[in-house]
Amino acid sequence: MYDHYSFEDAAAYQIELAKQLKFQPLTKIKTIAGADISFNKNSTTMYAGIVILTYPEMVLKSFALETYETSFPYKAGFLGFKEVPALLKVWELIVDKPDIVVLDGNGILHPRRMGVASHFGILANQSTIGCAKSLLQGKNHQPENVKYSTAEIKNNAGEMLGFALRTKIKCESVYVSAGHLITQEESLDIIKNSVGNYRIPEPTRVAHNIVNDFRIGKLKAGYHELPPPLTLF
DNA sequence: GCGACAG
DNA sequence: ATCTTGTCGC
Repeated sequence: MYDHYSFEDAAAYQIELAKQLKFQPLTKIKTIAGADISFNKNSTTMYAGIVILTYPEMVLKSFALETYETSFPYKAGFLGFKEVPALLKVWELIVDKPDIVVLDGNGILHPRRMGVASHFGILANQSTIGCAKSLLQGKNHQPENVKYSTAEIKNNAGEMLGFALRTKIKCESVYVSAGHLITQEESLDIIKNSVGNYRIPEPTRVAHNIVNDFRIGKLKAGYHELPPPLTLF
């Protein structure tokens, strides 16, 4: 889909997509998804997966897996061109779309406000949040060493583009930013509510696990629904 | 020119 | 991102 784009074309396209971004409140969230990609080094086959969990319980409800071929290389600032096509393909398999999708990467915390989460959000017309494991842009001021403490991330122009969030004591923060159809504050609140006992919030943590199992053959392509948890009384 | 640089 | 064993700290 983007294999013939030069980085120059890609940057111009990102600037156009960014004009379509909308930031508005999202309410009544009942399901949250995590999306991720896995691949073998030097291979053009991408193993894409999206998991859907209940919110805020974080109980796995369903997931979809699919492969996609792409030769677009990884380059800081252009992650969306490598991952979004594969994610859009697996997105089609999902029967009950989630209220919000969390991507492994940035939203507007990006040089052209078009990180992978914003990119996917625009093309899928879906609310998204970016949650990255390391910083791409901005000054890195780590919040205090207390779970859930935060620090704003601003660029050189002084624009508040996201938050560093301490999800686990003594671990580096994760970096949260709005993707599309969500506000910055709500993005941070939702990610806080999605944290379990690990540094990586449940949506992307579970997504990372299943795409890896998919890549090594332990799981197969398609849409999978899990048996509903039994309830007493 | 130099350094930084999501996954 | 993936490749990899042991190992340091709580």
